[in-house]
Amino acid sequence: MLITIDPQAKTALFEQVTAAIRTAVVTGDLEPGERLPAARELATSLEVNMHTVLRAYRTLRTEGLIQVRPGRGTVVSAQHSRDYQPLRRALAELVREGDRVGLSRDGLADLVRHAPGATA
Amino acid sequence: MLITIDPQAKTALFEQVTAAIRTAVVTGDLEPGERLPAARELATSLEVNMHTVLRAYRTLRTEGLIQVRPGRGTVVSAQHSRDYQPLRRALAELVREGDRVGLSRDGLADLVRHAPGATA
DNA sequence: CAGATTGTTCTAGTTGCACTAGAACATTAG
DNA sequence: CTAATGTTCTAGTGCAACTAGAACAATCTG
Repeated sequence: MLITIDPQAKTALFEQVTAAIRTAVVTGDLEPGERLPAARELATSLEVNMHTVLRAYRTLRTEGLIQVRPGRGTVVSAQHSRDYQPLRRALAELVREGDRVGLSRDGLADLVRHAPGATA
Repeated sequence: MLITIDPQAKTALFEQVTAAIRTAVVTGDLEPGERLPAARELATSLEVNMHTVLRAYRTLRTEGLIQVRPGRGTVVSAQHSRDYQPLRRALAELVREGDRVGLSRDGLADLVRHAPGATA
């Protein structure tokens, strides 16, 4: 798995880690059951504090994307072997439309974050 | 125009204001040429500092959604009388898919924020 | 021109969160 | 038992958001 983060970016470090893994799961780069690097290990390779990685893991666990257990490590949830294809298509479509009308990624993201619906 | 913000929310105040107006423009609740409340005025009604509102206006101006000039006030850009229909459809579709696989709004928003594409 | 309105800019202080750091602990695998 | 891994706790640092007040510039109206 390839994760790169930018310490200079405006987005928080833990959010970058979270987003990278989430994207990998949605795109299928990370398969269900696949094991993620140990927190300390990933932290070292990213030159980041362990707590930052753990926060990312915690966030993803809350979302149900990964399963985390002391001593055993962290793996991609099997229940999430869902079909992400429609989601990916919708995502691509939204990004395309956003570009067309000139909205930035942040603007688009904001639009999604505050969008009405089931999860609200 | 109706804007409400939640001081207790985790999202920044200026971002809430920004998102509310952006959404209003995209949904057509705010029409091109329509005038926004004066910064001081809106700040008072939202019980927020003027600078917070001004930051939201500045952000939206950068996105090209509104036009801002001293003495004249703030209006929705006419150039942005674009067709937002496809964008709205894509947005609704993404939210629907996100709910289906159990992704939160924040998770979805993150996915969009870090999505590849033209604007990158 | 004079005055009112509105956005711009500047300074300054407070608060909360992200991040870092180190350590002790619980759980699991071998 | 030992090693590996996530959990929890304490603590300190830095930065961004927010607030507050004031002076300034541009525009419109009378």
